[in-house]
Amino acid sequence: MLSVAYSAEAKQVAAARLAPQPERLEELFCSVPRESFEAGEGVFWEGDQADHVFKVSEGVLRVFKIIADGRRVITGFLYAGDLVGLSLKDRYLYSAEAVTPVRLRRLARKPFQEALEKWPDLRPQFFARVCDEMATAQDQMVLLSRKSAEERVSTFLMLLARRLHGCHPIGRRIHLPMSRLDMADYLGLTIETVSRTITKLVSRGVISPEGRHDFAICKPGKLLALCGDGDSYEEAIDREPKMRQAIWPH
Amino acid sequence: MLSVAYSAEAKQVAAARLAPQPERLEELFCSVPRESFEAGEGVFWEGDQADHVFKVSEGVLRVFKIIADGRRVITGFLYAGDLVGLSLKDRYLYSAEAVTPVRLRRLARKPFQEALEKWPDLRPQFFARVCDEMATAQDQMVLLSRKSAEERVSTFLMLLARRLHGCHPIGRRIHLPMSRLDMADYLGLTIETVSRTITKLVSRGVISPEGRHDFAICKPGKLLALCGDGDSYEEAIDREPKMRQAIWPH
DNA sequence: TAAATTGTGTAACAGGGTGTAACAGAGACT
DNA sequence: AGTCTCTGTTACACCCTGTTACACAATTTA
Repeated sequence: MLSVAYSAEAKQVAAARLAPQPERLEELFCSVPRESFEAGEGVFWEGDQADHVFKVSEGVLRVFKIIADGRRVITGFLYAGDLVGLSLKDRYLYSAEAVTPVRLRRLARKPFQEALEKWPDLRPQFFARVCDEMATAQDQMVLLSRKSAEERVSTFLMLLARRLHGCHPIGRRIHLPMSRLDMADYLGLTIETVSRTITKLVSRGVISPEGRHDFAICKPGKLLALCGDGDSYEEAIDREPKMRQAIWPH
Repeated sequence: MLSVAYSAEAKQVAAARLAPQPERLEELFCSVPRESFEAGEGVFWEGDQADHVFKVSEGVLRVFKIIADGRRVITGFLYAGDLVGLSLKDRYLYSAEAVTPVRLRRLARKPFQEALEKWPDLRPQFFARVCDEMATAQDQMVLLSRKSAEERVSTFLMLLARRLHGCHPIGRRIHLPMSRLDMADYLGLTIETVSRTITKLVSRGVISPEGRHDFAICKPGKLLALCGDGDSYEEAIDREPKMRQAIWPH
């Protein structure tokens, strides 16, 4: 069994080396067969030797950390096209599990790094991915640090709406593949609060349920305003005064 | 004035190019003169064109984001030796201000990137820095998402204790250069809660105040336990039951 | 020196979110 | 169809944290 794994890896390295120069980072993963994971199955665990990077080709993944008394924090959900395991030292920083049935391609760290050495054009792409991850993490810190339950849920819905429909003309329908518990652990809330908040949004006519995991966005503008990001200043001042007074650094 | 800036930049580029191969990333900054900032002064702002990377050589910096109604989130404090502005696209993700009087060296993005291209040995160092930043961000997400006020403050104190005294034999004295408001905006709390929590830690004899910005750690073990990280499982089970039941993923 | 300003500590109160529980709905299985 | 299991919803009391208010200390200004 060991030898099989070994030769498979050697083959991967060879394939990555011999392949013509790829234009896009994703192409590195093309030569590798896809693996399948059932919903709930683990892909790797925090603290594992970080031997591989992954590309999700189908389904949704959750990455999370757990502290000793069982509290869980989901640091992100990953969709088709996303790369996993980029920013790490020798051990994974978090665990990864399939939310839905998942298909992904796995590439050993070594050929991945060699490819980056060999083809400089890939490096900016790689760096951009890592930076996106960082930007996302910081937005999440803002959400967890200073947003109310309603703002958190709204932000989450808006995020999915944008992700599913390529940004601009925000998609009117969203699908939530994950459970309420997953949402709660991502948003730093409890399932009950998530549930209550969704109910509130529904009763206000901002969204409308179409089954448990699907919603239609009835009032995208209202939902955007509820996110608390306040892209425009006008948006911010004519909202009802919230629980916290403005604190400007001086 | 423009021409002066121009020639200074050109000089920088030349210096970086001509310098002998540096062994360490920090050495790239040696050729640049140091700039000084007063306490409270801004270094750059979120959304600015990200033209430079910085190395702190003295003092403490805070990096933060602000959402439109004035809520502020401090995403990190940076000390001497830290690099700022590494993980970014073309615009800064956050603002940076001096907490104390600060001296830092500024390097234009272009020569920095060229150095990374030219000397491959620097790339792993650079990547390690970015990954550290990412790891720190994720720990912060855990703190903001699932930790109580007491755990947050304890974690913060422990962080500073480790930072000041190179990790292992945890320093017995810590200095907090930032205001309570800074701490609050970093920990996702209010100044009153920070104040209350510190008072509680003092009254329990875990720490003892030595002026407003200095503390002695009287019971490092206790403080570590209060962090809620539970490095050991034993540590976790014999703590008094906390407000939240264990939630294990299944 | 006194007054104003800034930062911090303390206390009382209130509110948003949580913990617990019971209930409802949607499959899965016999 | 009926039962079981799992997930999600709703209700209510409670509690941690936020809000508000005031007092105090350190520093700056007049």
